[in-house]
Amino acid sequence: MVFIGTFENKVDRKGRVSVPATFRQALAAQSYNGIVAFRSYRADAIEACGMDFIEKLNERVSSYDFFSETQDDLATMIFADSLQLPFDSEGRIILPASLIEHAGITERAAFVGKGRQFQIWQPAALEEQKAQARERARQQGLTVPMGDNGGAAK
Amino acid sequence: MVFIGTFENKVDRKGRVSVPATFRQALAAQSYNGIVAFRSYRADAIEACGMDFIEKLNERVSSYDFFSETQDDLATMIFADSLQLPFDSEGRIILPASLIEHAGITERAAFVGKGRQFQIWQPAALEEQKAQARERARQQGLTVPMGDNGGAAK
DNA sequence: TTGACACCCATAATAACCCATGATATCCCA
DNA sequence: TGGGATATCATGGGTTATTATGGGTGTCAA
Repeated sequence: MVFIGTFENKVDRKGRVSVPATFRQALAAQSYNGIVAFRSYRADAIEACGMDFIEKLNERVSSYDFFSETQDDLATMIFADSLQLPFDSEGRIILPASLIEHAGITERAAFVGKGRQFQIWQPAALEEQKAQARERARQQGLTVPMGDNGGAAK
Repeated sequence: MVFIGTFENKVDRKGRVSVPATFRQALAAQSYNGIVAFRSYRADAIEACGMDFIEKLNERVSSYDFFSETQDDLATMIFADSLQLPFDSEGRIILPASLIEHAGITERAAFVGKGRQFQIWQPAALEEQKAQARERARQQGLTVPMGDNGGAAK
């Protein structure tokens, strides 16, 4: 259950987009036949994941002190504005106007795998973001700690 | 689970190449029946590994805070431009145009084992790279530290 | 009644599946 | 240990299934 790769699909006149087949397969085991989406607060993009991941997030957020502002803000961000987007019989979802707008998506949408979750972008914006991410990673010398597995970094 | 050796196979007119049988055997125990491939940063070659390696990376990346920039940048580097290439029933994969192009592969592809991962090259380019690697290793007197052996001179 | 949306069907392109071949490599047993 | 019998492998190609895409229709509710 890992989201891998970048896929660009068309948004049709009804506002439908196909979720990439590999992503749907990664979600196949889930109880809910669709995805959960919400606005990314750091980028002009849509965050998306399966229902099980939302449940996991819920556990994490709950670990903050109850009544704390952080807990409240996180909970609001993640749960209040999350949308369940069901698949139609062809594996498409309808992107609601609020999300479309936030991401600046028009006729094409780019799906990018991020491991546990994925994002939906306006294609050109995604390309730019990828370049920036690589640049930051290079400047900061980011690596993935591998512990017992030796340093694999790609 | 170690990839060893060099094998040169044909790319057929449908873009299919057989993954060497020994590599497939090394991958036999994995959850995903195929490989994960991405462009090599340092060379005009394709990097490849099994899904369990990617999942291990995913675990590591997931240890960073969710919504943190570091987490997101790492995820982008690792997952965004990777491709899942499933085996067909004969153990072949289809090399996508983007990778073919990056590696300069035409009608033949060379698979080189690199231990935990392997690479796919345009055959002539690989030969050249091998020669250079040997040359560098000799000039620098590279050795492999063995740990339990106290580094007993080679 | 006018959307919004689930549901159904159609299509072209592509990828996956299935079967066939020759060439090696491996096995087996006298 | 020779050498035929038997796998396995890389390769080729035809046929089916899947994917992304488009559009129609019915239904429920403001």
